[in-house]
Amino acid sequence: IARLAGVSTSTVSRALAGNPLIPGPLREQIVALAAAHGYVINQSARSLRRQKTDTVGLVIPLGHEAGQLISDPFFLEMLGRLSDEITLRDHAVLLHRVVATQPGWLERLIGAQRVDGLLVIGQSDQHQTLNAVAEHYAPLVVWGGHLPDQAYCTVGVDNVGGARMAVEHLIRTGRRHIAFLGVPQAPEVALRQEGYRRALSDAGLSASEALSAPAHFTTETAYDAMRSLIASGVAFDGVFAASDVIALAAMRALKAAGRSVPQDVSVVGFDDSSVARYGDPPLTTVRQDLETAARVMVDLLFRRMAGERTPSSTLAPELILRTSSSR
Amino acid sequence: IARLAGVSTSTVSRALAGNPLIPGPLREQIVALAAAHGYVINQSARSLRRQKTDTVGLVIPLGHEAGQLISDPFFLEMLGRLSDEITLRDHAVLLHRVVATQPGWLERLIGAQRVDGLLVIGQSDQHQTLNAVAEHYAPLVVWGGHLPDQAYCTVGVDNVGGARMAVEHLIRTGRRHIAFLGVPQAPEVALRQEGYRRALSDAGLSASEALSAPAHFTTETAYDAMRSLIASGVAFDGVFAASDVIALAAMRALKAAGRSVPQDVSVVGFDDSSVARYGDPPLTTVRQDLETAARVMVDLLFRRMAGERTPSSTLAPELILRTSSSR
DNA sequence: ATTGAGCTTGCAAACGATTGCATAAGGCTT
DNA sequence: AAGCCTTATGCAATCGTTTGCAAGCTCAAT
Repeated sequence: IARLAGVSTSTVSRALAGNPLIPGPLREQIVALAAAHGYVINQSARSLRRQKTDTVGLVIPLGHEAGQLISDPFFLEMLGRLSDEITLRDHAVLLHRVVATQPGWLERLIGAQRVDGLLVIGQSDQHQTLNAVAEHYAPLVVWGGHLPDQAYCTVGVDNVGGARMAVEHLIRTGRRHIAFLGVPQAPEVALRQEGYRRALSDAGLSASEALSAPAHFTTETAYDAMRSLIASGVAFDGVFAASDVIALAAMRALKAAGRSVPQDVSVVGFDDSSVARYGDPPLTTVRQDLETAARVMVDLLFRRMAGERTPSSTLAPELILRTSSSR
Repeated sequence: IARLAGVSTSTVSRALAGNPLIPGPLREQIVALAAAHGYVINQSARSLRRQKTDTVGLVIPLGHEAGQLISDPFFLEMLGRLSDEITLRDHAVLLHRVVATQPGWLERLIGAQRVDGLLVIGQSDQHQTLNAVAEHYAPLVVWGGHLPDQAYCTVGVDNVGGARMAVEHLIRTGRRHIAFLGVPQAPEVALRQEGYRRALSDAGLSASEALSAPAHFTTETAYDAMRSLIASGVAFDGVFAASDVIALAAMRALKAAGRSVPQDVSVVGFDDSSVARYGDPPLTTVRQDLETAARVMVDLLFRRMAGERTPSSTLAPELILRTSSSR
């Protein structure tokens, strides 16, 4: 290697590490020489020796949406903001889309020692797995819902509270028969459904089973779910969807069935992702501040990587009023 | 390590690698033991020894959009499909968002030897850099426009042809004053603008400079660009946007200014990303088949990693007619 | 019984960095 | 001039695998 500088590898290593043991002039000379020869430290060797990879794993578990391509803008924004935060801390990002969820996938990810910490976006249906792993693996932060028996560290918005805000808004504007769109396998969705139920029962309204339709985070299933709900003949004048993508698809289905939004049916989504503003009509939704979320997640992760035991964090949601719901 | 099996590390290594030198029964026994003890091969050491990382780098250069968060659904879909293809081939994905584009970023990425190959999504304004690196680094495939003097391997849609289809469609439906929205720093956009110009001149129409407005791939700049074009007082009855996101923002700006789409102004986008269908009105656009694109890119990359010298590949675009342009 | 072929397995040398320890060189003090 | 402290540098071990080579073993053929 670069011992054309006339010194030993130790000296070069120290110089490139900015070690103050090496006198300034020599250090600069070595750095310049390395740059001139296009020398770059081999990361595999470095990681092996240091037992640190300076890499964070970003995991998107696809347990309950197996085989489906994620096309939710929520993910892109989350991904982008997280990787920005990680890059800012001079770490690399290893992306994992865990599709076929065989048992032991998380353990294998950790065991390979390619990453110093793990960020999991969404619990999917892997709550048990996460709990089990958290027992002996600390540098793990999960985006998702806060569950009563959870042993791992989560960051997430108050899903129950956010859902309540949405549904209470619908009730306040005179809606009485409110449908829910989403699949409760994912804890976040289950919590949103819980908030939906509570808001209804607090208002003395009933949450009929017939008013819940299973819609995944994809346009297609959401559209179909809305359509079959319409076809079922149940009367409703409001829809609370578990995500903006679902809400937008639902609005299309409603329009196709000749119902106008918000006159006939008010629709409220969740996320306030970029598409919400451009809906037809623009979508009333529950905002999750992903900029803050990403910062908090990465911050907690790095503190955990440093050995600290951090608690979970819950962020406050905010209701954004647009025209898909009548005032 | 797992030499509790009573054998040497060599034997264990070979057994786990499925080496036929090790007799079947013993091999299975060792594999079972490793699984039981949760033993996983250390990837750093493995990479160091094999001089292969089984990892592909996914690069998103942000040269001309510095500091902006990418929120274009095009990227998410591309990202998802590429990582699916890569995962399918048992490789990991290292994600790089190259924000501040200091010189030498690509060289450093390659030099660190953390990846066996590189996939670059979009040339941005880094054409020269890519060309220089391609001289001595083969496993590199770039998504983007095909340029005359390029030394690297690209996969991309025929941007000129796609743009022509779009603009010819506008002309065919009676539009005469057609505006272009996009920043030509990115070669893909420049090529689309080129197609736009050619379609106009072929039809005997002029491509006035006043009809081009610089819009980046973000909603905000696109909205502003459209607004200032309207404010400038230039007359136009058609808009060809360099992306769907730009087109959607433009439609919002038009609506805000009291112009109806498609009655007053026809709008055509590019990408056919998921949001195009849900525009108000649904957006006529030029479709890029990202499923095929991703497969081709990854296929070419793996062939290049295997030493083959592959040529670039151009995919055929398709015009998708929706209601944002009159028939 | 000797020999060679074939099979199984272990030794030890890499891979390319980092780092504790030791040593060499220089400068001071006395 | 001798001893000691400080500063600068190199030696060599180490991280956890993979793999060429060689050694040990079994078995059958001569």
